[in-house]
Amino acid sequence: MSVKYRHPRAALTVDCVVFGVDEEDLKVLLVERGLPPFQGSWALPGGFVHLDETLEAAAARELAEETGIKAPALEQLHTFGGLDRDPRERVVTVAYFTLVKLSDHRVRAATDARDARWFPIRAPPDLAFDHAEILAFALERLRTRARTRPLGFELLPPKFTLSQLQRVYEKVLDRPLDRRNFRKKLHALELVKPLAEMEQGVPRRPARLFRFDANRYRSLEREGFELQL
Amino acid sequence: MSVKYRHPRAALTVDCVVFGVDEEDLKVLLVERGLPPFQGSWALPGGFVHLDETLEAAAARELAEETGIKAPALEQLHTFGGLDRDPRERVVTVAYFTLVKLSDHRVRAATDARDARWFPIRAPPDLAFDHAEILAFALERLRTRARTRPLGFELLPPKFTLSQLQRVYEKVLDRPLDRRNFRKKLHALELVKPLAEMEQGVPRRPARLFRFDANRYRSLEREGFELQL
DNA sequence: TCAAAAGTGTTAAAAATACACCCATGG
DNA sequence: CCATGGGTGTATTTTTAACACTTTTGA
Repeated sequence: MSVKYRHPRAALTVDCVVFGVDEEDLKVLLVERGLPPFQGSWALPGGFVHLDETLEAAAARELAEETGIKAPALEQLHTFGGLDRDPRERVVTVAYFTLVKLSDHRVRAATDARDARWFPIRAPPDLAFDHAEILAFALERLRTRARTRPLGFELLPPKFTLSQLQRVYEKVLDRPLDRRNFRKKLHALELVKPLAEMEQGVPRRPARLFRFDANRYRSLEREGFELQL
Repeated sequence: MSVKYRHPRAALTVDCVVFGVDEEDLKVLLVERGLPPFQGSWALPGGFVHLDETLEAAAARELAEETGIKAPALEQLHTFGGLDRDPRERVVTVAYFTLVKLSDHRVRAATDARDARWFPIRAPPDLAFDHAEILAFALERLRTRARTRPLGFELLPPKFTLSQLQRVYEKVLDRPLDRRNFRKKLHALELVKPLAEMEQGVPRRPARLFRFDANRYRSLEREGFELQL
């Protein structure tokens, strides 16, 4: 017995909120739409879910297709099902979000995206559909997540200085942190390990390099730790 | 220009995880399926989303239809989109959850539910589809939520004693709390207000009755408070 | 008078915060 | 020798946790 197509169905899409951090800003990745509706507007990368792929796979595929980014670990954010989100018809979208090293990713637009670019979170362009609402939701979640999981894994190169890590947190939380207390708390978690290596060729005292301890991370994850900054 | 029906589409459903607390236990509301698949199995109340209703409205409608409960404030939990969730075809479900006063709600089964009953969270029956996974997800969220929002609003009558409130938290968090510290923290939030009234006809010293201060709740909500028990 | 839960403060430990000076390097 | 950010510890305050006895009622 099948219930297929007894009624018209909502379309199902996925959208991705991809955050990155560089020296200046917390940024979000957007694409310029090449097709109607909202042709020429900026929007979150995303598209229709295929019948034979999971939601997460769909999000990863669309992100790769439209921006060239192979994202690790997309995390589900929320599902948006307002009646008039899309002027064409009823479309329900499952939003995902992730963090990437901005420097790693030369974005390149493709398929139905005319362009793909990073925008500072402080000054995003007008967005298509209800994507401004989705972005706001994601930003709030990102800030909560900063307390629940380490951010640097995704956002920094394998070897980094504590100041770089602190800057990441300051960009995300949008407030300054005390250097000594930041280090104290970080070391208490034993989440980062000092390397023998130092920074090279900087016009000041070179900083020690650290790396994340992935094992320690996993065991902290199990316990459900909290990093109160 | 329309893209309607160019491709087969996944079906979209909603499912509701409804928690209640009574003197003995934290409980969850389940329905016995009257139709295949999983006919005769217990499952979360839920069903197909109509084209002209929001996801939340669909969840509220299905819950009312199948169990007779008019739930306040359903909160979106997560969207489950595994490929083989439903043996018939691809079905994506948006899960919601809420809390209700168990005593208020005489459940009555209807439409395609053969029966509707409360089950203690410690001993749920085998569940249809991937509903065991959804329930586990909801339970974890409930416990997180206990720290972020007051629970008693939904779970207790308008006038209640502090011991009743403490029992709710103990059931939800599944651990004992210190009575004096519990009261201290609660009063610090100024979330409950003492009434002139006392309990009546109990075979022991009668307890003072309290009520929630809804205004205070709203202002705490804005600030983003945390109730660490 | 007994049983059962209500009510109530203090102390000790832990965690969070505020804060200032010397150091190493490249230019 | 200067400018720049790197590195480090302590004192104070705040928060959390542990803990026991007296009271009121109905039976």
